[in-house]
Amino acid sequence: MDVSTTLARLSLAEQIRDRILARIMAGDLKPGDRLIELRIAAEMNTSQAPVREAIRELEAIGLVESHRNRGSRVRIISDEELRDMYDVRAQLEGYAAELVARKQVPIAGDLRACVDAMKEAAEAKDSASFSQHNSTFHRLIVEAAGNVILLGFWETLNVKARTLINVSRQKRDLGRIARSHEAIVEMIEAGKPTKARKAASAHVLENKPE
Amino acid sequence: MDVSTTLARLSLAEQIRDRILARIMAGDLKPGDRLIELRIAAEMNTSQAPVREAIRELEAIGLVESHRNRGSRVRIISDEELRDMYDVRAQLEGYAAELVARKQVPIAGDLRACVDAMKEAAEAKDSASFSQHNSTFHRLIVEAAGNVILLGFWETLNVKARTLINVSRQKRDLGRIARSHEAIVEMIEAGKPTKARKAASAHVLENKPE
DNA sequence: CGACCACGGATTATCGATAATCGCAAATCT
DNA sequence: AGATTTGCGATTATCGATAATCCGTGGTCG
Repeated sequence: MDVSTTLARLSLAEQIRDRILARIMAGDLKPGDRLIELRIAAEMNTSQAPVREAIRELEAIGLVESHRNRGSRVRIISDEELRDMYDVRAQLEGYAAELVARKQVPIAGDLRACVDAMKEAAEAKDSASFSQHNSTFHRLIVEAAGNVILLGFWETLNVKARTLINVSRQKRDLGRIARSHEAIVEMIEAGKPTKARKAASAHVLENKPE
Repeated sequence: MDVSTTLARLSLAEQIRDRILARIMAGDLKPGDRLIELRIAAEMNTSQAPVREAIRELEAIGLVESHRNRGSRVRIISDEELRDMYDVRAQLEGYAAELVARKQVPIAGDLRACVDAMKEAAEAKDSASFSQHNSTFHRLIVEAAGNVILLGFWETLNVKARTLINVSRQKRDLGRIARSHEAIVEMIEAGKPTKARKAASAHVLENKPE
């Protein structure tokens, strides 16, 4: 049995969703572009139904907007909305860090490993690896907080952010960013909820645009 | 032109979604019950497609869970998850109140009107009216915060909560609850962000189950 | 007796076709 | 001309039918 069979195969609709997502990330589909169901179906050699479903999923996470009987298009995310995302993320991650510090969840080791990997990636200028570990770091905290609702919201924001990041990517000092995670780890390890919250929240806001 | 034409008619899928939602609220559909697409389609004299879409929407807000090729059922929301919802809501509303107080958004008058209406409803033991005004109160704050992402998340939680509330409704002193909103208004009016946050957050947690 | 496998019923996933709706533009009215 | 109506092309929304998948059942084999 080959790997592709072992791994949970995605439904057609999910595959299509990911392909559209990839196109948005690649800048192939720009904000404002229309998503025409039958056209996409033809391009992907399928029928309208799964395409429709894929588009609805993208709509649910806010990357696409549709108007009744008038089709869908890639949402234009305003600068304001992008900033709002950072603000809310700062709240969510701040809360997560607070919980983790309060409950003394033992994840400091894993977090430090992430930070180290980020530092390495920064030196090697491997931005893919960097953002991978960066994302893992934050996910670890939010998962460790043990609140499924929180995790769900955070993931929604994360997908959106990851998708949009290529659009508005800025040149940054990766090494500095890597180090800016350390304060969070320290406060979590020290079991200081309020300070952990502030550190995590501030960290997110550091990267807020504008 | 009659009213039903003037009002934005809902698509079939949306109508079906609302009907299923209503059934869940009414306790007609209980957590764990299967949602069989073709059966529902037959009951509602439509085809499978819009039913499927409706179910997917309910899945997106977390009221329904589906497994690939194995159908959907009304999600069983554990007590833990319900508590998680309150915790996150406390964070979101706390943040909203903080923003409103900081930005000195002039909504104290509207808020007081809501509180008064709640008090009246409490005296009249009109719980429908009470929860209507209660919901409006909270919505006013979250809207006034001016963060669309925050509002979106809050609304998701609100729909879920409203749907579930009938399942686990408790007898409460409506008059006391009405008055417990006053501290929030005062702190907002006084322009004290930190205290407004705490008041709003604590208010939500007061109703947290268990 | 327990592991295995083919078959059937139930249901979902997908398809191809049709109906309904929208925006636009030409045609018509005033 | 300006406003209103009608018709058209494009696209979405819905339908009915088919294909694919899952689960349990009963039979088979070791």
